[in-house]
Amino acid sequence: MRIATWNINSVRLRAPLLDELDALASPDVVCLQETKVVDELFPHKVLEARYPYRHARGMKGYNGVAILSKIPFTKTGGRDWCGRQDARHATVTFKGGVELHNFYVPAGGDVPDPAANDKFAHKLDFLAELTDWLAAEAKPRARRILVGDLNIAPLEADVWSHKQLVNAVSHTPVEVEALGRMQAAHDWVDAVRHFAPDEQLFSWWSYRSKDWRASNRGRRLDHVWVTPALKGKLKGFEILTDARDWPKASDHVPVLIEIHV
DNA sequence: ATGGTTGCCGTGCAA
Repeated sequence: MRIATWNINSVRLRAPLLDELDALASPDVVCLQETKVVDELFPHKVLEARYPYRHARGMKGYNGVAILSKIPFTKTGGRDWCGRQDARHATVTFKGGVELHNFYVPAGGDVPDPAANDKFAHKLDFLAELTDWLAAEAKPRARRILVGDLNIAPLEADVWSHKQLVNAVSHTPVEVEALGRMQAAHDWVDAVRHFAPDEQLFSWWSYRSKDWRASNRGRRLDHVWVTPALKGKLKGFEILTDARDWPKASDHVPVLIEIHV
């Protein structure tokens, strides 16, 4: 099974790019974030030929997640977090029992101080609530995959400059520690770092750059995690860096893993 | 230290 996660930054605007993604990497499952559309207006028609199975949870203008699949799933769902109905979680279960969770973690604004910045406080609250939930759900033999835009680049090799970003939201110690607790809550394996533990890897480059490739000030914000029961089934990963140059590109690029399930 | 761009909508806000 080939699974892609991609912050598409408006699924209506960029639905045609899903054809590019299919031609280049032929994922069986695509998990999207920032779809920015209510479920009634989700572009099912243009996607149904390629992805017959779809599960979307969206809202108007902001956030929104979706799972597109060539492989049938039996169960669909998604929770609300921090008492908000803001469409940051979608989940499906495939025949055979593998559970897939797609998250869009709050970005957290600009100021990394929860007392001064409500959006940063929300991000930390979201991670803490998610951590508690994962710990409660954890089972030793569970076959689960967690993907999404987690909006945190935890390792030094996940950012273009650890020194210059250590106080920037997405790479601060308080966020990295929170993500570490979340990962420990279900003993998650970082599927990309499983194959490339030290290599500098990015999945996002800001729009606010004249030449993203030349400056290469990227961050790895998009992640794929699997439970220990699936660790031995991982076959490889791919980051579609060239997608950052597609016409009308998203600021994130697709991250893929291949897993034998 | 500042400002740089994009998408949602039709204004600022979130990223």
